Amino acid sequence: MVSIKDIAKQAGVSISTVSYALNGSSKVTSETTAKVLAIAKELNYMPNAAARTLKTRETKIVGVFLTDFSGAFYGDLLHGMKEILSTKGYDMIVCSGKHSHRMLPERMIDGAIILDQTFGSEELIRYADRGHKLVVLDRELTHPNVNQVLLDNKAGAMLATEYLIEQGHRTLYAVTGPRGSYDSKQRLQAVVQAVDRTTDVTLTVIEGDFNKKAGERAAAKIMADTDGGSLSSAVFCFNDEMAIGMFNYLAEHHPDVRIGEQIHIVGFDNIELAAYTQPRLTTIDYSERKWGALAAEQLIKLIHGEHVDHERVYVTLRIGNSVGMAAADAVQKRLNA
Amino acid sequence: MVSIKDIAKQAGVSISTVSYALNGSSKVTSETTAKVLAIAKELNYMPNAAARTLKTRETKIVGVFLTDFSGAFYGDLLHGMKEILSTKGYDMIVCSGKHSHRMLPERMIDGAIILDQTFGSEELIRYADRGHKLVVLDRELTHPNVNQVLLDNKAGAMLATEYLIEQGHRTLYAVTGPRGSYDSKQRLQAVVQAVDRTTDVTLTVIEGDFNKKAGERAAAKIMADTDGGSLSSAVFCFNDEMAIGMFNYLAEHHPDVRIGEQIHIVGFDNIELAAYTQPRLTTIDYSERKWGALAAEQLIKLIHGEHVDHERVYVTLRIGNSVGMAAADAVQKRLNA
DNA sequence: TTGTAAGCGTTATCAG
DNA sequence: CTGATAACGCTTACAA
Repeated sequence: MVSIKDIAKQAGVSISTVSYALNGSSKVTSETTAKVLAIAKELNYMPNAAARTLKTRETKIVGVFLTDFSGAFYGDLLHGMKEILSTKGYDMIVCSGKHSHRMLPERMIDGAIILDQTFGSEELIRYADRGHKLVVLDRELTHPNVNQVLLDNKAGAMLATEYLIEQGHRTLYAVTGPRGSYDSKQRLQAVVQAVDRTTDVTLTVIEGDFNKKAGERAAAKIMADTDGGSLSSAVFCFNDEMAIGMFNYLAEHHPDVRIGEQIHIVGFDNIELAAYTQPRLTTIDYSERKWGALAAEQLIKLIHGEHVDHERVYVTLRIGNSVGMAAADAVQKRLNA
Repeated sequence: MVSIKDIAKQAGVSISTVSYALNGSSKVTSETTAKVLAIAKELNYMPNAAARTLKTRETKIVGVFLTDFSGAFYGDLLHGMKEILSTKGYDMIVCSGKHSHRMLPERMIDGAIILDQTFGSEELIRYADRGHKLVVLDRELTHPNVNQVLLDNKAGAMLATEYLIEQGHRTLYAVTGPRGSYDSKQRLQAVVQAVDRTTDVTLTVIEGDFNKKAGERAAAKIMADTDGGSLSSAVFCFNDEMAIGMFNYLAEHHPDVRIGEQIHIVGFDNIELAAYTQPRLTTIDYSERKWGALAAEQLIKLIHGEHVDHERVYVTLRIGNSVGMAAADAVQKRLNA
């Protein structure tokens, strides 16, 4: 391996001069710098990250941790992050799996963005206590070294639930995420709150896990409850993936039940697939890209020692065709016409 | 930062004893080891990756480089890799963007899997010459430090083209990937070969770029060519994304043209979305997971200095409903019935 | 079984 | 402006 020592020897200068020259310091004449640079190139010199990091105690890399790489791999989210990070001179690596957590305490990264159930909150607090900078996207965590950039789950769930109620639905189902999910808890809380404001609405909560299969299971249960769809129902799936599972199940096992007529479905996330369902899924939309960009900005500020307040990502209702008016209301409307 | 020095002081032993103890060497009594471990835990000791790497010259991390993070395309691929790597004691990081290339020459990773157009082949060869271990998934590259794990593009394109011809189509279109793409070149070559075997087939090549937009543009061009779909045509899009762009364009601008009747479409990749198109897209299928697993295995062998031969990932034709028989053949069949 | 010491490739502090 | 030199935290001969 060719090191600055080799360059120094070749150039007939000391290693410190080489180091200065390579880092573009003004302490060296432009001639010496030029010579050093030329020799460096000639020798095919490449700096050694480990050595530099050992000395400077920073890597200029931030880590993004995801629960897994499956499904919608958060493309736009990562895009948004990378964009910001690269303008700030940082590189980004994406990691997944409990084993990779070591990157943080072993100081291979200068900070981390967490969207990863496999991190326990106590674990994160330990890291924060050690001085590591974190931005969390999937939980509440109060610590001087941690910043939160969370989805406005409550607003989203409120929008979805109110929309269903406005459309005249009174038999509501909520299909949740996994038990530990912060997002799911928030959403459920808002749903309950919205339902409590209306007297004649009944809400049934079905535990899901954010995967398609859970949507299928929930659909089966609802079909059983509603006499194969002859009693109308309205379902708020806490993410689009489960909503799509529900679509799939219905298409396969109850081809006669029409979504948007006998059963009404709202999702959350507005993933790409949502635009291709038949009928188009009504869902909660937000900009993944902005979310990522915001998280990256906050992390950089934290790393630079600036103070930052927690941030929120706003959401909107994206109306499709998977929700229609409740039967009675539809009749009413026809009569009025 | 607490280092082995601090532990040594606390334990009243030397730093080398600490190092041995931490690494579970049998050169130290179990008592000393126990004491050291206890103190390490008490002091909240964490090894410093940079220091270890500087000394051992390995990081136990491999990098996976992707052109970008868009689409859900690489989920299973990454999964397949991670599975293998973690059983071999390696961590995996996913990188994207020209800037992150430095991870390799600066030795922050022990090897890399490349599926990334932003790497030039000369660049990769330079790295390989320096001794870095690589597995390439998107090009041919012959070098002792490089292994190829490529899709069987020719077989896939052959399957697709032959299928179209078998269905009686004689006016074929091929929508390619970007000019530099190895996969695209391979596929085109096979298409031409298949077409050349049949006398009365006309092939028109439309340059695309693997994105949805290109599919839309190609659809517009084909509609213009075929008098708004009144002349039947069969299209082989070199990936599903473009095929879906084509679906979208037709749905919007030519709702009367029926896919699988007036226009026939085959894709490549069998992405998740392909199962949700109306009608179901006929496409070329392969296991992303196996592809990833294979690539990871090859890389580990390369890192361990074992010899490996290039590998191929096999593909199959996944028949959907986006291709029907050519009009004349369909008439023929009706007559026969 | 444990300690001493060299060295991995940098950066950065001092003198000159 | 340039050169010695001391870290950074760890591994690993070699010595005791």
